[in-house]
Amino acid sequence: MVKTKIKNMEEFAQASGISRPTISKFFNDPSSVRESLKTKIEAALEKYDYYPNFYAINQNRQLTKNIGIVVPYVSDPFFAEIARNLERRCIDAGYTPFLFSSHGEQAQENAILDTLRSLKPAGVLMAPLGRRSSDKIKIEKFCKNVPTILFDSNIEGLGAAFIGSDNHSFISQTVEYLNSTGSAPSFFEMRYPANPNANKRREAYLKIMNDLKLKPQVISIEGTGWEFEEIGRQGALKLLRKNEMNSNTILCSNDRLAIGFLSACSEMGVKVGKTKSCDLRVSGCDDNPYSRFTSPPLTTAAHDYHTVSDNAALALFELINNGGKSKKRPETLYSAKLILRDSA
Amino acid sequence: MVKTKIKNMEEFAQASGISRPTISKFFNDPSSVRESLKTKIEAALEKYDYYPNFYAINQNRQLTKNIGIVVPYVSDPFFAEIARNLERRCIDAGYTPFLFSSHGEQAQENAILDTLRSLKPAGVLMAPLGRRSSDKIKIEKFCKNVPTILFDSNIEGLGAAFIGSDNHSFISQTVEYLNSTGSAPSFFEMRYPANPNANKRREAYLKIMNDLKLKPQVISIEGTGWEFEEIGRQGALKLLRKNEMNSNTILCSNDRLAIGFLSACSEMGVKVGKTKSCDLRVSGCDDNPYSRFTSPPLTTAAHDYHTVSDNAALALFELINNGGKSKKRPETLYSAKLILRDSA
DNA sequence: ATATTAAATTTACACGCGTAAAATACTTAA
DNA sequence: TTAAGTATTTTACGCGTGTAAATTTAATAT
Repeated sequence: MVKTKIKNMEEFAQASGISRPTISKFFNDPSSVRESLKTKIEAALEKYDYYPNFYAINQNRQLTKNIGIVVPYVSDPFFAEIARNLERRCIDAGYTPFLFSSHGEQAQENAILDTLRSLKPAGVLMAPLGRRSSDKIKIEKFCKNVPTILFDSNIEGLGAAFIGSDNHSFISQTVEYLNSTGSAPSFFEMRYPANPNANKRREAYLKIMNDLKLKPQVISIEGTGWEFEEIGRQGALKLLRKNEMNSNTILCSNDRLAIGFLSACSEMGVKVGKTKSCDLRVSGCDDNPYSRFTSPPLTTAAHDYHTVSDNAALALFELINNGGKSKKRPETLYSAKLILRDSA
Repeated sequence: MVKTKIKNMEEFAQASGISRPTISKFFNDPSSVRESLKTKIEAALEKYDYYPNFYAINQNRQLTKNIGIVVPYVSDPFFAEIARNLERRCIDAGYTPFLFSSHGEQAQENAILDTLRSLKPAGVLMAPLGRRSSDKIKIEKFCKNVPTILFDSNIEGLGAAFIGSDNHSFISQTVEYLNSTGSAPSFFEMRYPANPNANKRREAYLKIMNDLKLKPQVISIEGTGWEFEEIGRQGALKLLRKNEMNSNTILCSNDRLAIGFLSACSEMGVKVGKTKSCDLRVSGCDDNPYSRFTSPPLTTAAHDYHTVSDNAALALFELINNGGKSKKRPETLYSAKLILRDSA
């Protein structure tokens, strides 16, 4: 059956024998029209080929049904998974998510903010790159105009709320576990990390080690960009060759570095695990989707992806329902769940 | 410095002392106005706080500068990486990419098509789920209205072009290599694969084995959804326990299954590699970003991510420049590059 | 300096829908 | 049946920009 092509809502209204304002109301909220008309409109939609014009709709709506999602790097499995979860929540709540990746670049993040501002979204869920302070001004200004919830990486005072993970708990649980089952870990990180959580994790490591009256060792490796596995691998190769570790236990700042570390160990014939015959214990942070498939499977501190996604989305929906205004700026931090696998 | 807030282009035109149509022309293409005015406008943009309204702009443009990118599942590292590359190309070419993930669901893919139709993009780059034939009708209709290039997974006759990989070359190169360096492989796949390329790969495997006058063995494992690693791991565990393989060499339909397979081997104490002391050789398909970090690193047939992305994007740009019309429907298939690592 | 050409301005309309106000039709309950 | 209340229709305007046509201004060539 070839459906009759319909140009606009006016034509569709005439074809279906219903007034245009009612059709408009229907598209805004199908339950806002009488049941009899609803079925009539739905029947007409089956019959005719009409798609409302996205631009015309949103130009005049005081509040669009679009939600912006911004992640620093879409190819990072952690952010891909978070983005996937957030999109689901938005869709299920009747919003249309628009996913943007900053590609690890400040300029791109700024461009996205401009695009988003222009998109007049009902709200935005944003994981900022959060490196330079000059960006803070841009984001600050953006948050004043658009209801925004920050997640993953906090920027003091910006947005209506922050949902993230308690980096301290990630590190403390892991260090305590490692220390009680063997030697305390050295901390393996990028010297210039792409993600600001890395700094909090280092600080947490130093604090815990100090609390436990243990001597910390921070191993900072070179490398920039978002290819963390390769950076971790190169760093680990160097480290293993020089043999400069104070400990036979390594805590990596994140799982992607750990995956690279494990790869280097495998290459160098270093046996990783917690049994006696092993040379090294390696653990990570994040519970990256790939961490359970490494060899040996990676012991790590897990984000609760679902809880973080759910609550970030819910916080945004609430913010939207309150007209984008909020008194407080709650910061919700979720604790890690230690996932014991075979690597440590 | 607090910039003066500007409501619309009219106000901005007055504030900067330039006529509105010229401002409009500038935003459309900055190089289309005289240098002196260009600098004047740019100076005004610095001074005043004006952002063109996305909806008003696109409502009247005959051709928007938006490009839709649709992938089946954004958390799949292959698609995440392809999406990242495609976004880059679009941005560099002056377009605004809008990335959508079908979340592995046909209903979602259909919803995206509706959203996209409504977004009136200049063009769309789409990797379809491509399972059911009923969807074909929806996509077919969409392609008639929107300039669309298909990639990764072909649907006969749809879209203005198809850019993908030559599944046959992926399999043939690998089988020939494996056969010449050891025993010919058994083929490890999902019984009901989420991605249609899997079927082509099985067919290619059967053909090559036949050509080489070898006895094929297809091992089809259960499991649905997009958690391929876990499906591969479970399937491999069963397989290894039953010990039903005809060969000590395994060719996995894709790297994600292979990663799961390697994980199972590690768990079962099966030593994977090509040296004499190893029990099994395992190889994959795709060169997933994680494949070089497995233990042992995975031998696989690689997509050329950059070439595929570049050419899909270029094909779309050309299509757009030709007014969305094309005579032929070229199908470009790129051959695999065999990546020899330690797993096989 | 004048003619020619290119660019900018003025004016005006269009795009497709949201939305408000007033008038009308329908539904529901007494 | 009637009145009250609710939903729908009619009418009309506004949103912020693209874009076309005619006119004016500026740049370039002669």
